[in-house]
Amino acid sequence: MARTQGSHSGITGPRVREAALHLFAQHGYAAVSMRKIAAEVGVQAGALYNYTPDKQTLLFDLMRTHMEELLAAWDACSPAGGTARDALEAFTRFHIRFNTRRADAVFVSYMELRNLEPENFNIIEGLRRDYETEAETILRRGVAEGGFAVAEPRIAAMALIALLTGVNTWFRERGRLSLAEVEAVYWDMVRRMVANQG
Amino acid sequence: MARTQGSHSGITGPRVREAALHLFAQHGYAAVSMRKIAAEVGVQAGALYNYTPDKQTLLFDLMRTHMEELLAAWDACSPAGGTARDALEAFTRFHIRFNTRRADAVFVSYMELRNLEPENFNIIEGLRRDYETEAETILRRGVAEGGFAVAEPRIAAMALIALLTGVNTWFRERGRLSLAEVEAVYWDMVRRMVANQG
DNA sequence: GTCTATAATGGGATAGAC
DNA sequence: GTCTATCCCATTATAGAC
Repeated sequence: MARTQGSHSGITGPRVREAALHLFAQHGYAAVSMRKIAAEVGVQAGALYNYTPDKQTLLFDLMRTHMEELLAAWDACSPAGGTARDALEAFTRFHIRFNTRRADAVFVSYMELRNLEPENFNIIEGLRRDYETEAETILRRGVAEGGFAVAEPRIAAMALIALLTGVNTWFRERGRLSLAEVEAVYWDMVRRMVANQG
Repeated sequence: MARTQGSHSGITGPRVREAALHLFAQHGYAAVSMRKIAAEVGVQAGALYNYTPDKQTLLFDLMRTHMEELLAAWDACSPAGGTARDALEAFTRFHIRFNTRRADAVFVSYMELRNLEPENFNIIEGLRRDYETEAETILRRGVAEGGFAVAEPRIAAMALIALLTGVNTWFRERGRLSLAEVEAVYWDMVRRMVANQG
């Protein structure tokens, strides 16, 4: 962990964000001091303030970056044509894949909402709602097309996201099931959950 | 909030636990000081140590009490006879009802796991696994009876619990839907999710 | 059972040398 | 860009009066 003085490596900024994300996920924002982040990076605490104006902004930037990357990745991955059923399968597999690969950021972006100042909270909440609306739109389209039976699309969208995000609480790479197998198990559950023929 | 000196009310203990639970849920364990808990109760910080040996034990007792009450309430509520389908409906409705009425305790018992010392963590994790096993057992019975099609009962149990606990992120009493309506919407989703006819 | 006072430690953030 | 040193304040927990 210890580093020599004045490394001038030019990559301290990313290293600060990585260390903060990992420590916030492990111990919680309030429990992690700037000194501990600095120690993880291998600098003194004062040096961190070259990369963030304060601790709150560091947290907010981590969360905003995560949410924006989530939305951008889904935008790049969502199928252009196809049925709502195709879109829902793509969403299910995308959500599991993206979130299991970024478990720390997912955890922080949910758990530390309460430690955001009101203005920052509203921005993150808006991005979260945008993502929920992506799922809701797919469900509404499926109802319109006739393949889905969903009484409450907004609630079903939040239920779907809660279901899928739950994978993060137990999934481990090198576990019994591969990511592809987990995707298949969950898509099977999701498919039934919204299907017209119950 | 301010109280006169030496109230001797005899109910300070429960008030300390209530205040701690509420503040931990709102701001997080690490962000809440003993002074803030004391101020909420209306005593000085030193007085809290008549009711808990330290802050960690206060957190642990809140979490253990919640988990034990959850298991006891389900034990009292789970149907003795009936099919696995009946049991699953009872579990679904029970979980939503119990957890929405104790949102603070649910939140703390999940979010503050990382702030428990290892020994305390293991105890809470054990209770959580006991609860998951209740759901898993119902699903396995349903498969044996032939009514359910569940490829991975343990994973499906965790998926079910994640789905149902997600209600807490959006449900508000006096919202558009009553608790009974929410239960019905979720039971409809759960029923389809495990049903043999997809 | 609660208060006041305090010990011992650690917190976020800044100043100025290099 | 990083270091050292420091300011000022908050933290948990304890001691002893009442």
